[in-house]
Amino acid sequence: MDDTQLMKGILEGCVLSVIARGETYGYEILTEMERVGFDDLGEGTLYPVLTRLDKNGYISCRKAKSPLGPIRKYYTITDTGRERLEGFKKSYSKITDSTNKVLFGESN
Amino acid sequence: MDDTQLMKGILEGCVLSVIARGETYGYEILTEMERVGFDDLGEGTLYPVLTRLDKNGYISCRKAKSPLGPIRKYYTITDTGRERLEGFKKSYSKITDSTNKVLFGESN
DNA sequence: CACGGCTACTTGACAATACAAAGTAGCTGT
DNA sequence: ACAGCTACTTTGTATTGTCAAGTAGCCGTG
Repeated sequence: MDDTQLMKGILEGCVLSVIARGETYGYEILTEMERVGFDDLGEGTLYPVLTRLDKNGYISCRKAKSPLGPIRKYYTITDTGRERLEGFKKSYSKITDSTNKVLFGESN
Repeated sequence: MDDTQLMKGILEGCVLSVIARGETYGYEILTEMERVGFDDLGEGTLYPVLTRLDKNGYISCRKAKSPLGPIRKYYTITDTGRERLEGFKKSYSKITDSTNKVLFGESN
């Protein structure tokens, strides 16, 4: 069941939403994403998303040592990021509303 | 609000779902998609989807004259297409479940 | 009868992005 | 010393939506 295309764009919003709950780092986000159902999310998929979010100014970064392994990069959401997240939620809701109509019947 | 990435993969499932309701053609699908909320769906976006669905064996094609304009290409869903649609619905539901958790809170 | 407007499909170039695979590297316990 | 976990990076690839422009048949109006 490799509907990888369905992940496009969704990932960015989800990751941003996780970071919005409080400062966190890549590996932790990865486990959180897995917990809610994004099972086979690889590191090579997540980390580029973080880089992009940072580059776009939606999150800011701070490095700190880990007690368990190599250096962690902690991310915090920015004001621009919060705006972006709100916009994303709107777009997402609109599209899923339309999609649900088409896939599962009218209901409006 | 150009979250074009969110359309990836969704479009294929939606178009397939519309065709599953009965034989139809491109331009009609376009207006139907607009009706349910996919506003700015261009022709250059839809028609390649149809070509791909056809090439993958999910739909079959038949040409017929139009009383209003140039030749129409009527599409019907195939058995393979129905299987694909079911698989798509499952993938879609799973991903949106996870996404809703992350975006709008737990509820599990 | 030319022309705008609608129907209807095609094509080419382009930009995003998820993913797999491989690599680097620190820490812990055996 | 080595396996296994944590943690981040990089390169390459395929898929797909979108824009823009083009082709073409049909209709009604001036």
